Amino acid sequence: MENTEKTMEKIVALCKNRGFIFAGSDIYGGLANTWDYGPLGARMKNNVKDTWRKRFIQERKNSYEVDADILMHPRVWEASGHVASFSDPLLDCKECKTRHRADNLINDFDPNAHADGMTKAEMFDYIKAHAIPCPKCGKHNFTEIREFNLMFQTYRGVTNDSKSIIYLRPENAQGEYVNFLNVQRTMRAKLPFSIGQIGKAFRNEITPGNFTFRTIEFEQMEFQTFCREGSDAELYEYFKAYGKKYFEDLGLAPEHLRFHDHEKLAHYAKAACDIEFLFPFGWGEINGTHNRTDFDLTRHQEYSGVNMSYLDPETGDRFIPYIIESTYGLDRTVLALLCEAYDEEVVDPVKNDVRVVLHLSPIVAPYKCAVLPLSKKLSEAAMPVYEELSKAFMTDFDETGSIGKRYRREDEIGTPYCVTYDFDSQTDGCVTVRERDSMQQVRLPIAEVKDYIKEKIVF
RNA sequence: GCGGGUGUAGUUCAAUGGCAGAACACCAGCCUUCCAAGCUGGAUACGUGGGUUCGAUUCCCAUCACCCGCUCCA
Repeated sequence: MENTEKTMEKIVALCKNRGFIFAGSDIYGGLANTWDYGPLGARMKNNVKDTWRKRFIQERKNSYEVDADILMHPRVWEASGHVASFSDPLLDCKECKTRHRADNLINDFDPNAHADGMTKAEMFDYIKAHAIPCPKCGKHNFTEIREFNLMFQTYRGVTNDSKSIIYLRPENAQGEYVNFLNVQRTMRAKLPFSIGQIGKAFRNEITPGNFTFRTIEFEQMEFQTFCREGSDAELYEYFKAYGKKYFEDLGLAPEHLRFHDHEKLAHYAKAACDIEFLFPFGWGEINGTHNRTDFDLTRHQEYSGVNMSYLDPETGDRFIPYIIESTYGLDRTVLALLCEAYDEEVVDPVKNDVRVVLHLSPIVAPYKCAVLPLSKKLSEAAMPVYEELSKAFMTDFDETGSIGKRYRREDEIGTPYCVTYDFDSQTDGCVTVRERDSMQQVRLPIAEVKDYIKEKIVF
């Protein structure tokens, strides 16, 4: 009997074999925690982006999309707090080889020591002077403290002097914040309004992998809502629910989704909640909603010298808006959809015949349909059907192997409909449309197939 | 980044200090004509770089990647 358990190993193998996701820089042996999307993965990713744009920009009044640069003025990251707090002082125990954060060691040893205010050297001296033991093995034999900055750095210009350091953005939100005034003015926007953005961010993390779940370069779909203090709590709850509904509409099962409130908050946040999905490796964050208060705009006002306040035209008062941030991990959403959809069906227990099916929603499936001539002799006659359908949506064409084998191939990549052109098609002008999940077939006039499938891909 | 393990076709696995083999998958042809595995043929691999050796996929070193554990993930 085959083991039909859903594992990351199988999903990674399918992604690699069928052109969804490849190892980054594959021919050079790969580069850790980088992944390249193949033809089907890129299609899927774009489909997810399209649905997000529809839900968050198109269907929402007072929502505006921007496309800010990845490279931003270094002062942005000082204002945001990332330069100061986006790095950890780490040291290793030479005895038991475990790694610890120096500030945590000190704070656990003496909560009144205020390790947060210490320099690297001061922390090292403090640990040495008090002979703080390793929490794991109890011995005192540490390496030096090393600073691990999570922001990627590069240099502007040709010289590598420290004055020209610029960072690859570790989050996209600042691109929306620095454009708050531009968008407000040009769109004549009134509070509350939102700025959304889809784009890449970079974090130089030591990662444990889990495929594309945690990577050093990743794409996020972000939504920042600017509002008056006092309406922030309601909007925070609203966007948590709105986000969960979005994931359900994409095809993630409600029982595989849950909210997870943060107890430990980031330097900017008043409240934070994740939406988590049950991956084969456990629950993992796919969305984060944060109440960032007026922290960011206040800081930008302070660092840039530009007045970031909003003049309420009705009341006439001026204030710095609160921000509710809701961030959707694009790569994680695609991974969640793949994990949710992956299935192995035992077609015939006697023959050990197992069918691998991706039960993807037609909305996110890379191909909406595949045109399959029943025999190679029909390829030429079936080609116009392919040409017509591919004007409306992504369509595959496969003439190789038996018809059953081709159905299996399409099942494996999540194609919801197979259009089979047979010997009767030439005379009756009809084709057989086979549905992936049910394996049911209907016979339709060729001219009606396009609308039949189009109806199923409305989001 | 630390400790341990593993690297041979797309995948799963063999063998070998002296021409690297199979199954599945893939491609072509035949057969078939609506749900994989029939026949014939074909392409494709020793992660990378050094070293030892007459000769290295095999032994040694380094490096890269993957897996497990730790750490990290404001």
